[in-house]
Formats: sequence, structure tokens, C-alpha cells
Amino acid sequence: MEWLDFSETEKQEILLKYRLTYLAETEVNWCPQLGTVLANDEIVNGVSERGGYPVIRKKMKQWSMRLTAYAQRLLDGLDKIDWPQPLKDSQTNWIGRSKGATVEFKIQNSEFRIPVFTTRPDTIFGVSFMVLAPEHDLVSKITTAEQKEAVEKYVEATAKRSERERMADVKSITGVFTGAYAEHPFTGDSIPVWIGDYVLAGYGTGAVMSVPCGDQRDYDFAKHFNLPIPNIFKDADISEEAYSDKEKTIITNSDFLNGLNYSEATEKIIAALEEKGVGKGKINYRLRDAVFSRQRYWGEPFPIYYKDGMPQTIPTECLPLRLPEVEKYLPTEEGEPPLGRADVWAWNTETNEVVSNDLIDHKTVFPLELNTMPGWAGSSWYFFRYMEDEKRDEVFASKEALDYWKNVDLYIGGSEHATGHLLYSRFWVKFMHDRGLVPVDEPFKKLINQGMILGESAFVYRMNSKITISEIPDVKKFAQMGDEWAKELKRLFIKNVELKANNILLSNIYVDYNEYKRIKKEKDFSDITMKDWENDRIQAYYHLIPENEKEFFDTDKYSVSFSADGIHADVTMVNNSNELEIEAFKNWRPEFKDAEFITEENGIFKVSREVEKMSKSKYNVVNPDDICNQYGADTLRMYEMFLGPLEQAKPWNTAGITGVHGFLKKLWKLYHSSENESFYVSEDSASKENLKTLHKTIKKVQEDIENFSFNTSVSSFMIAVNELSAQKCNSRDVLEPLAILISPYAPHIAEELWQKLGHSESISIAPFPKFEEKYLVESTKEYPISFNGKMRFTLELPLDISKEEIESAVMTHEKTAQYLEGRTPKKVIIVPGKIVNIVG
RNA sequence: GCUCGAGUGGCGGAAUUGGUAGACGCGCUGGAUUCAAAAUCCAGUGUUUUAGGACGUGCGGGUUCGAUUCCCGCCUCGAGUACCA
Repeated sequence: MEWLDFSETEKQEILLKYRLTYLAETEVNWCPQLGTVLANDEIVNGVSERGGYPVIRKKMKQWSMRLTAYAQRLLDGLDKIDWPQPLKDSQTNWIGRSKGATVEFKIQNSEFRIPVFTTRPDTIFGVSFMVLAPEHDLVSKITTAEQKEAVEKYVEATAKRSERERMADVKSITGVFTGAYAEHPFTGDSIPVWIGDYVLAGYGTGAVMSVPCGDQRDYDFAKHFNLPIPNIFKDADISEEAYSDKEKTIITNSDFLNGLNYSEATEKIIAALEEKGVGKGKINYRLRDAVFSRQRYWGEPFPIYYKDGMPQTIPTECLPLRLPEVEKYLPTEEGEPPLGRADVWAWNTETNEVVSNDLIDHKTVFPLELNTMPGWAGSSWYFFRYMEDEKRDEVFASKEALDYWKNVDLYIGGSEHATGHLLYSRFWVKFMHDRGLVPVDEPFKKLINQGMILGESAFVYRMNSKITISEIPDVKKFAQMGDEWAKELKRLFIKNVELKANNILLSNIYVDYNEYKRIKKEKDFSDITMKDWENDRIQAYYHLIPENEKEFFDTDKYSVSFSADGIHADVTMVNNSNELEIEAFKNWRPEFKDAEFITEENGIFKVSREVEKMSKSKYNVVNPDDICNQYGADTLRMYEMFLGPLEQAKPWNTAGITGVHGFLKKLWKLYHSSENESFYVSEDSASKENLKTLHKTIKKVQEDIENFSFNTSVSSFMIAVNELSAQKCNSRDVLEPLAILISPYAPHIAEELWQKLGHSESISIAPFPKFEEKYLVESTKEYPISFNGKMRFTLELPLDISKEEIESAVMTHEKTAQYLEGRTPKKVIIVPGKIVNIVG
């Protein structure tokens, strides 16, 4: 009934609170340099992931998506998908489920109640104060007149602190008393209410009940502000730190909870809270709703116009809405997003079309939303689009297509998307599933984190010098100098400061890695004065110093100490033996033009190497094109696979590439075995040996592909080709299937061989060879014979004989007697087909 | 700090449910071929040794006939996360 009386605006306002995507005033991460808000995962160490610009907290009206509504299902769904454990763990942590209770504390002499969330409701009798986040709504309402000034000052100070500062400074404890007291829901005691920035506004209710005896942060706060620390744990020592061991907890000094352990007490107190109507059991999530607006041009425009300030959706049949033309893709002078520059960006509700802004009358023509959607609006579900072919223009994908393809079978991608894209996409697919749009509720069935190929950076070392006054001013002498003393002091001081600031001395001298190690190890280079000049090595530096700077070395007034900083050199200027091309380095950038180099005696200058992410800024990028030109794309592809397991990160090192290249040459030769190395295959049937090699390889490669273990199949191919070459195999029956087996690994060479074998269609559509066990059946086994677990010799025995026969064959063998040295074996372990172990 | 992962020759890395540790490749050594080099081919290559062996999968224990593999404790490195009440 009440609903019908609301105005349209009021109704919309209420509905927004329940919508999946909603407009709300939220505290966002604003990056002034980028002119946009950033999602939590777009911020790394307090600065923007892109560009590294500072990020500040700011309240803005933004579209958000109610990710939190799916928190539990996002957690539960992890059990159903085949993803790496670390990735699941990081999503679990990000969602951050914690079980506990909410408790309401009444503020004395007022109507206000402060709800708190706690994971330890069992410790409620240990509460000795409460702390609110400085941003908490009630702060201004409950603060007493006496405390008003102090509280306001504190709130203002914390608001100014950036996220980064807060993160950097977790040690210092700050807070202010509000003057207000809350009432303990069971004892009725007065509890002082404080504010402090260790309580986060965005988590839980933005307020905590502080139990200093059981929580280290509360404990530290209490110690710092001299607040009482009542002990409610039996036999717990809380003189040094809080006692937070749940398992061993026995509650005491807690009325009806006395003598109970953690789980008993928790159950009982929640029942009591609910009975009293002051609290209830609750599950809380760390996950926050995701901000869905971006102030950029390149993004999907929201199909939203504004009527009386309330968002309205454009009818579905009028979609898609296309980005308007703008002059520049930058924010407007007024700080509006780039779409604020568009002239034709208004919605006519009568004609259902985008019209000129001039026509906005707020009756039938309304302004359109200026924000655009973030990248994950598309990246969360684009793959469904690929499933459809014919009806792409009618629907995003037809039901038939969606039912056939279901979800993505395998996703290979980096773990950096763990708490961003991969979480959003799961969320997105879940709500699409709920709306009946897709048949699945998880986007990616199996996921593999491929290892990153890293770069090997090269470093040269730039000398630094620090000059200090070694002449300690003699106070008495200065006193006698009268006016002169100030001058002298000033001279020393200015010279010192100047040099430190400019650091001109030796600043253009570069040393190699060996010299750098010596500098670090020896003391020669700190506190250098004239007396050191006999040292040859120091001389090498001395002659490079400009004449006008030499005074710092020639007098005892200064002491000079050296150090060296590593700076990146471009890896293209360094050879395989880590030697730098000095001339190339000098010409690389203007500041190195006049650089001086301290080289080894033979003139060689070595760099140091360090494995880092490949990046332009680290000058360690290698271009695969060079490898392709030299060895071909097949070699490059196979070498990448051969380097090691798919999931493992590894530095790009081409040292072993000749091995793979040599293998491909051998493979080629296998098909070119006639005179003058021309193509030849025989139509004769293959030998038993040939077939054994082939089928062994089919089996291994098939298993490897299923396990994504590509490095081991490359080595099986090498073994196969080595064996077949030794067998002089040239049979079509073997060489054809071999070409197919290898075609996913070395597609170009395989395709060419396939053609030479007389096929007109691509090898990529040839059926995978069928493994047949019969070619691998052995009649004998080379048994390892062990004594006390150590293998001593091997013995070939038929596989179809009994344990007893094996034992007698082994025990009568001459070597057995030799290794037993006359002892009688205590026990003989025989595992048929595996091993024989003689104990004794 | 917490969570997760990984430690094997000079190097990249193999090793199925506990069953011959070091496959395969690089590098290195020696040899063949060559006027020479490249390329190719052959042999050797964990350490140590009194040449019988002994020791070897980060370290210390344990289970077992037998452990790179399973269990307990520690060390080192890497990744993620960070006042989450």
C-alpha cells in the first residue's frame, strides 16, 4: 500500500537498493592523473597498476555491481572447477568469508545503537571499549561537546592520509575518545567509545567491540591508551600479548559462559543474543561490490538516461547504443568524462533515438549517462559470443549453440587475473545463468596458469661518491678565529652539501661486475684520502677525475667514499659471455656519450645478469623473430615446449636451442634416406622393432598431451627419432603416423613431410594414430637385483615364470653369492615384473 | 606476519600407484672427417675412491625389504595477501 503512494523517483530510489547493478554514492579509488576510478585489483601497492600514479579515496556517485550477493556461490563454485589451488586460494581469501555474529550496543543517554561484527562473540564479556572507524556515520552524532574538537581534528587528519600512507604506517597507533559510552548488552557496564583508523569503514559495520585480552590489535590499542584489559580466559597469560588461541580457550569471568570452550560458548552466546534481540549469528564477507563505471571513452556506453536525476533504462529493442563522436578522448574541463564532450548524446523517449543535446527538455528528451563500462563488462562473457555462427545478428548466441559448447574447456592464462577478471567472469556467468541466458554457471572448466617467460637483464654499475668533511671543526680554534670561523664553517658546509646534491664526482664512470664485487668486498673505496693514492686501482679512478675536483682527494679535509648502483643495459649490447659492447653502450643514450669505463686488464667489460620480468623498461626484451629467422618457427615452438613444464616460469635462454634444431634435422633425414639425401619411404612392412618404437611414442605422447606435459613429449620424439635412425627405418607404416604425432609440435615440417608422403589434404585433419598394446608386449624383463635396497646387478628373466622360479634363478646366480659374502638372506622380496630385493 | 608453491649433476629438466635416481637436451672432454673451420658422426661425463666400493634428490629425524615420492620438525627461495574485528 505504502508503495503505491511513492512517487516514481522514490520508487526508483528504493529499487536501486536491490538491483544487481546500482547507482550509489560510494567511496572509490580515484586516480587524478588517469582521470578515472580504479577497481581494487587495478591498484598495486597503493598506486595505479597502469602508470604507477597515486590513488586517493573519494566519494563519488558510481555504478556498482552487487558482487557481494554472489559471495557464497562464488566460494561454493570453486569445488566444481579444475583450477590450480593457489588461484582458488587467492579467490577464497579475496572473498574472505568469516563466521561470527552481529551485536548491537546501545549508546547511553541516546537513541543510537552501534552494530558491530565479531568472529569471537564468545569473548563478549571481555569487551572494555569500542572503536569506530573515523568515517563512521555516528561519529559526529555521539561525540560529546568536550571531545568535539579533538575528534574533528582526528577525522580530518585521517581523511587526508592516502591509502598508501595508511598502508606504509601500520605500526603507529592512533585514536581519540568520543566522550560517549555504550552499554554492555549483558552486564550493563559502561563502555567508552573511541575512534581509530585501525578500524576500516568498509569492512563489517565499520565498528568493533574491542576485546583486548583476545585480539592483538585491541590489545595494542588498550596498552597505548591505558584502557583496561580484563582477562576472560582460564589460565591464559596476557601480560605480554593477547591470547588468541581458539582451540585451547576456556572462558571464565563471563557469567553464563564460564567453563565453556570456544565452540560451546559461541553457540550459547548467539542464542542469548537472539533471545535478547540484540544480535544474531552472521556470516561476513571481505568481498566488496565492484565499481562498474569508468570515466574513459573506450568502453561500452550505459543504456541509461536520467529523468529527475534517477536512472532509466533504454528499451532493450533499441540496443545497442553506440559511442558518440567526440573531438578529444579526454575528460572535459569541468572534470566530466569524455562523453561529456559529445554534442549528440541525449535520449528522445518518443522516437527512441539518440538526439542532439540541444533538444534536452527533461520532458521527452533526457541526458544520457556519461560514464562507460569497464573492461570486464566485455571480458567476462565474450566467449559465449564465439559459440554462435549463423544467428550472431539476432542473439548473442543461440540456445543450441550454448547447449552444445557449454563452457570453456580449457583456459590458459596468468594468475594475475585471479581476483579481477576471473572472479568477475564467474560472477557474470552466474547471473546470466540465473536469468536463464546460459546453461552453465561457471565460465572456465579447467584453468592452467602458464609460466611466464622471463628476461635476463644485464647490469652495468655506475659509480657514486659521497664526500664528507673529515676535518672535524675544532671548537676552540673556531672561537679564536672570530668572524672568520663562520666563513670557514660555511665554506665547508656549502661545499659538502653542493657535492652531495650534484654528485658530480665520478658520476660518469662505469665499472663492470667483477669490479663491482671487489668494491663491495673491499674497503678501499670508502674513506679515500690522499694517502690511498699509492694503490694502483685507485689510480685508475683518480686519473678520470676532472682537474677541478681533485682537491677532494688531495687534501685531508674531505673523505670520499664510493659505492656503485646497478643500471640496466640493453641486452642486445651484451654477448653470450656477458661482455658489453662499450661503443654501442656509449651511443645508446646521450647521457652515456662521455662515459668512462673501468674494464678488466684485457679490455673486457662484463655485466651482471639477473632474471626479471621481460619489460621494455628493463631493456631485457628479446625478439623471437631473430630465432625464427635463424632456426625457423618449428624450432622456436618446440624449444619453448622443451624448456620445462608449462606452469613453470623460466628465463628465456637460447643456449640449448641447437639441440632442438638438430633434432628436426634428424627427423628430416629420416624421410630423406636415399642417395644424395632425397626423399624416400619404403612400402615394405615395418619391423617389430620399428613398431615398438612407434607405439611406445604414441602412448607417451598421448599421455603427455592429456597432462599438458609437452616438454616430455619433445624428449620422447628425440628418443624415437634416435632409435628409428639407428634401426634405419624408412617404412611408410611408421613414418606416416610419426609425422602426424609430431604435427602439433612442429606443424610446418610435418605438413611438408605429409605432402611429400603423397597427401593432398592438410596433416592437421589426419586422424591421430591409434596406440596398440600388442607391439609393446615383452616376454622377458631385465630385473634389477637389489641387496638391502641397493641395486647391484640386473638379470634378464622370462615374465611368465612364478615367484619361486624367479627366486631360485636369482639365488643360484653366481653374483648373488658374491654379494651375500656367505650370509644367509633373511628375506627375499619379489615383485614380479618389477624388482627383486634380497635382505640380509 | 599469514596462505600457497618449489628445492634433483656445471645448466634446463626426467623418474606411472613407494621399486634400477639423473631420461632427453645443452655444456664440457677425447676421437673420426677436413688444408682449416662450420656442419656431421662416435665415445665418455653425479661426487669421491685404496677402483672392491663408499656417498648422493635443501637439512635433521621417522615409517618401510626398499623413499626424489609417505609422515614429523627445520632452512632457503618464489608467488599471493596484508590492520578484515
